[in-house]
Amino acid sequence: MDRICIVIQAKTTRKVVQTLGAGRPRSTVAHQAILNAAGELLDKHGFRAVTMEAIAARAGVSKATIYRHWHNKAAIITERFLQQTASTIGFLHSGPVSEDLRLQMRALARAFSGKSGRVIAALVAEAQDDPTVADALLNHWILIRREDTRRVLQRGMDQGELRANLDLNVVMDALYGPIYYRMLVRHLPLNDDFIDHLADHVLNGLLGGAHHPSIHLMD
Amino acid sequence: MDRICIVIQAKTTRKVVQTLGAGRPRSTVAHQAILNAAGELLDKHGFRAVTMEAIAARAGVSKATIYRHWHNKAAIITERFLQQTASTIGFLHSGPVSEDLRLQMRALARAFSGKSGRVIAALVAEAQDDPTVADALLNHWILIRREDTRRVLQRGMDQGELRANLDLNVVMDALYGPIYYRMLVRHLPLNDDFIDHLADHVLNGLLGGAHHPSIHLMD
Amino acid sequence: MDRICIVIQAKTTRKVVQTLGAGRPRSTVAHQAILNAAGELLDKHGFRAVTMEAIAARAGVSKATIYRHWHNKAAIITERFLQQTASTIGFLHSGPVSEDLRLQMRALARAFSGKSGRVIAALVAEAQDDPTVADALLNHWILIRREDTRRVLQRGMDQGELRANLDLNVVMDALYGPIYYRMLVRHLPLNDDFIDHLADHVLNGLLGGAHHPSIHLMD
Amino acid sequence: MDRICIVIQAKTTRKVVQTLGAGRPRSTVAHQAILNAAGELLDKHGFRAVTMEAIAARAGVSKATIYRHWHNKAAIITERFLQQTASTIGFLHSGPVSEDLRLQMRALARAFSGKSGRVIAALVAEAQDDPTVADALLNHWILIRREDTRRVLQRGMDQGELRANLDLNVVMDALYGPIYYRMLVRHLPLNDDFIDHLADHVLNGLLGGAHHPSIHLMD
DNA sequence: TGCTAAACGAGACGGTACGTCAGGTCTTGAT
DNA sequence: ATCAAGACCTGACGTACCGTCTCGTTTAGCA
Repeated sequence: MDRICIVIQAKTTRKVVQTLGAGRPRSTVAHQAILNAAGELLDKHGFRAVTMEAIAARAGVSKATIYRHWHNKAAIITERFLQQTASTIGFLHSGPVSEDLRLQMRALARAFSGKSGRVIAALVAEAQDDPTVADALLNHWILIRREDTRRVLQRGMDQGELRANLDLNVVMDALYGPIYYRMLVRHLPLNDDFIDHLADHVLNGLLGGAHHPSIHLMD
Repeated sequence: MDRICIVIQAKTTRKVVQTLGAGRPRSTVAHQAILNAAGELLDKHGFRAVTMEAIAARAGVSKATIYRHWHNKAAIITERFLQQTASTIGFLHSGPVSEDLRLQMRALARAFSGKSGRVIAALVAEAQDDPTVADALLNHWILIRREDTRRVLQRGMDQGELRANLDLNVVMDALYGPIYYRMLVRHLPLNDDFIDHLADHVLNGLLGGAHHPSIHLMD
Repeated sequence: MDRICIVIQAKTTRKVVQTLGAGRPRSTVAHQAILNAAGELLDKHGFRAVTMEAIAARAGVSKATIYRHWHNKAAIITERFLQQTASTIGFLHSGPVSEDLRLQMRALARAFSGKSGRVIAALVAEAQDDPTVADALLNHWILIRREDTRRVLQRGMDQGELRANLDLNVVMDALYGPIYYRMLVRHLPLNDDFIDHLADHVLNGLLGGAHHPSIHLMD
Repeated sequence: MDRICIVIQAKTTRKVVQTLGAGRPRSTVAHQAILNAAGELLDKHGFRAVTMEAIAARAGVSKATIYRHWHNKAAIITERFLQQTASTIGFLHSGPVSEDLRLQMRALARAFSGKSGRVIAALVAEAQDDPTVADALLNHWILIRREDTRRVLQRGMDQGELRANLDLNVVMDALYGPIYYRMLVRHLPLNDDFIDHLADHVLNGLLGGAHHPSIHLMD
């Protein structure tokens, strides 16, 4: 008997080898119930409450089933996060680069101000301890967004809207680092006003007329 | 008989109500042994290894003594971090503001690249769950540094080296946010080269000659 | 789907609600290992050494498993005691009642002189603090023995060997109370000689020829 | 300098070396406060609540002071028990021996039915673990009472009211063992009615007319 | 009257054990 | 083969008392 093996989501931390042709199939009901349970627990009671036992109880599922679908608590949260957040923060690719950037940064900040902020914060936190989470976060979130952004920035450089000698990795850190910073440290609110000032300050620079432009203006 | 109660370190998370005039005084030897044990565990084996039991065992101290001095694991790490890191990253206040900033950002990046990076990352992570850690981190680290930085920036504005209409909170986020971002996400190295590019890009702005300066240049 | 719930050992302090049809069954190996570990600790090192941690370590079992099977340290000891002692002290039901009693009292005294004495003493001690132990001891040891004894005594009354107007509860206390007394207070040895004298004195009475038999001889 | 050392209560477990001639004398207030605190805790909350910390707190005394006066928790309870119970249960020495015994047994049973029962039960329990308590209990309570009782019984034998060939140790166990038994096991009430039946049954014997008097009637 | 030495309260100290919780794995019978 | 249920071992949690100790403070008798 031939068996067809379908890899569902190849590069993630999720266990995926779904084999057709023998045995009872994985319950998609259970799968989604677990994601929802984890998400609800995180939203309502914080990361501390997201235990495997609590997820299992709330989802009406056994712990073994959870481990059959993911090997990590963080993998669940990652999947949940990607599922509900990824689509909401794309670029418009329709105006001047500076404007595209500003609007997309606003969208990200809005997402981070809501429940997604809790989730991504929890993921960054967990990544400090757990290399698999760090890996998932990096590959399935950070780097994917950065590719998008890099394309926009490259367009800006090609069209002359941006300086020609920019290090795009640094530019992306300069634009998005402050957003993550406010989300994680919570010293000040993460609102549209902040984004607008941030975009202005970084795009236009901080220097006034009295500085020595020759110093450190990289070639 | 009146008793004099001296609050030693008023605003921290550390339990501090040390009362003079009654009872055996807290052992400073035990206190420091605990801090060292926690620090060593964190440095050598990572945050996962920093358990109360391990700290107690390594410090030659009972768990009850630890809880008598701090109510949190994170409070210990916070104190340890502040004790060994705080002094290493001040400003020189000696040259042009842009240069002062750049050098201090380098010092911070270097600290974050070493063991202090592990610690501050662990603290930021813990702060996502634990409001007391968030509080300690904010009040005893973040805001204190920002006051220093704010003075430097103000000097730059006063002397005309920096634009007059900057929002200093946003400026600080733009300068330091990227450093925390790289430290926490670890997508790219946190070296002097990054700092130099970052300082350049933010100070001079990203825009080239073809942009519309009137738009979004805030008044 | 209906589930059949079988209560295995209904009246003891042991947690017993073993449900068929779901979940991994309790490990009888672990159960017995715990009983043996507790018994060995008690026999070799005394009651002080019988800690939950020591039992768990010696049985190669986690503390949580112990608490899953019993809610009390004393419940473990009770079960162990009943398991190994109960069968050794029955009646012969073969001769005159006075003789049956004497032989069974000897058997009890011998059991109490050995390790069982340590155990039952520990249980009586624990029962002073812990109502659940008191309950288990009363229902699974004391009252069960007393039913046996009551039948023997009743036979003696029916056959005229014993006085007809005895209060059997008091008789049992008069016969067995002194045995428990010596076991617990240990002021004098608990040997066959004591049992023989005790049986003689209680059966024949203490009074000599010079007393006034009318007084206090209850009707 | 000569010091006069007075041993206050020579044979008990209490620490007694009170030295006159230097230093602050022991506080009798603290001493009694500790005894009262221990007694109240035992009476109101059971033996479990009688911790050194609770005694110290309730007595308004430091733990060190307690340990300066006694080295055992049980020593405190013993002293408290002897202080308040010992005097209430003497013999009258005024009537027939059987009557004297019966009345004194009633007095003991009454004491054991009240708070003293809790205390003596706790002491017997503690004695199972702690040899020093066993020793104190035996020497300062059990054996002292037994001396009194032995004199009464000897009078009965001398006067012919009791059989001449009794083993008085066994007689005392037969009379008092059942009382301790009911106090400790609590299977049946410890009231005057029980005492009267007990005295009757033991004094007059259990046997009826149909038994073989030659058997086991010791010479 | 002032000295001295022990007792005092307070409470920190190193320990041991407690009972609970979560993690990740394994074992049932049923689907 | 997967499912729900739930037992299993491991290891850490935070707490409670233990008996000892170190403080600064009485407090009595001797000098």
